[in-house]
Amino acid sequence: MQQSTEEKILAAAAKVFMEKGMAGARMQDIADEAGINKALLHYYFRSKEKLFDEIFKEVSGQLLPRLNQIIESDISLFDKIWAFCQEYISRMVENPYLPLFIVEETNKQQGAFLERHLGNKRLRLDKLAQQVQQEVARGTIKPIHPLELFLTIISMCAFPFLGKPLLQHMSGMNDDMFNAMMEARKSEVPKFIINAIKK
Amino acid sequence: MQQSTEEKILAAAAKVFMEKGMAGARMQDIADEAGINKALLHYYFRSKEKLFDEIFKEVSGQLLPRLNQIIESDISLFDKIWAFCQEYISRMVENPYLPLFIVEETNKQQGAFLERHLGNKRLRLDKLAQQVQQEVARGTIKPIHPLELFLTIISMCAFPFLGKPLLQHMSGMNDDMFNAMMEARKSEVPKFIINAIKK
DNA sequence: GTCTATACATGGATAGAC
DNA sequence: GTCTATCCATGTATAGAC
Repeated sequence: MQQSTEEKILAAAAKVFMEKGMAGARMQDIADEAGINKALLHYYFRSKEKLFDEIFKEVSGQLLPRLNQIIESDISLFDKIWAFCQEYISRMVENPYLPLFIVEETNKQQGAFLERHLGNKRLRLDKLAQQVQQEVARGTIKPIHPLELFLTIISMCAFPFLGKPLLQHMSGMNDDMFNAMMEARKSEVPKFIINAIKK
Repeated sequence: MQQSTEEKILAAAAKVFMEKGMAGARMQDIADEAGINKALLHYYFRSKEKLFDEIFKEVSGQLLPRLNQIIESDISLFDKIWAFCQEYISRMVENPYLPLFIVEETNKQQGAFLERHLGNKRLRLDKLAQQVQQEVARGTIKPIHPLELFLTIISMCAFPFLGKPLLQHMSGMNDDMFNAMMEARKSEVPKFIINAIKK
């Protein structure tokens, strides 16, 4: 193991917060998961909110850089769409709670929450936007607003994880079938999008 | 007003549960919103869980029939995609909390929750699937699994509401701009999808 | 640092008067 | 039906021994 108490707490908190959300998570759950008691949680992190902030910062801080790296790279627009879908879906398959966690907390937390956590760490779409405009001017793709394209890409990649229970209920697919579908979507989604925008 | 106490409670509960979710909602919040006290909530509905179930049943029971009506209608596949996006996005603009509410609770509630509430009320995709296969056979659209097509449609319609806070943070758009974008997406989404699948 | 015990507040639920 | 008062369990947080 060789894991410090602080690390154990952070790992346990990440698991519990991601499964149950800030409102549904109990400090007792986290203590149990970490194999310690509640008092020790407050010793390391003063309050539930502080602990939650730590987890949210860590989680969002891991995801965004990887996506930025792709979005800002020098590859062609189509390759970029392809790489983004691959990377995004792969991350979510590894951690299926992530999309709901991010979506739920960004919607529920109050006021300046996003500013506090992501203030400097927003996705940098400038380069992507530039490429889109270039390709439009060159006549290789139909006119489209870069932000709309980005929204569509992320919608197709992320939503299936959010709608998974409903989808499974509707179609009777089990977890293996779902994962197989998402594996296929790593290439189906970019193909679909490129078909939609190319001239 | 002319609203019975039970109706006031249901309206208040719907508002509070949709904003805060089952875990985050407080009976006190609902009582305040309804202008009554907690005891009366328990008089009408025995427990928080029963009240929640009532709301979830009502909400999901209103949405699905409207969507089924479109999905099972006799119009052409392309018209159907068009009508579905129009109707779905319109519903969500009216009630922006709905997507998160459904997604959150279907993910968080335990075990047979979906069976209990939607057991008989699932979306009926048979007709849509038939049409897709016909068009594929006819050579008018590229081969695509009907369920995948449906998943893509609903992803593009629903996700923007879920990712709204992140999107606004990233792009600096305000609520009016967001609503204008969704208004435009009522036609942009079906156009995009049809472009992607048509031969 | 880690534990047990406990304080203090909140939330769901009930009792009983009106 | 509707209210006030209250019970009881749970949840966050702290005190203090080791």
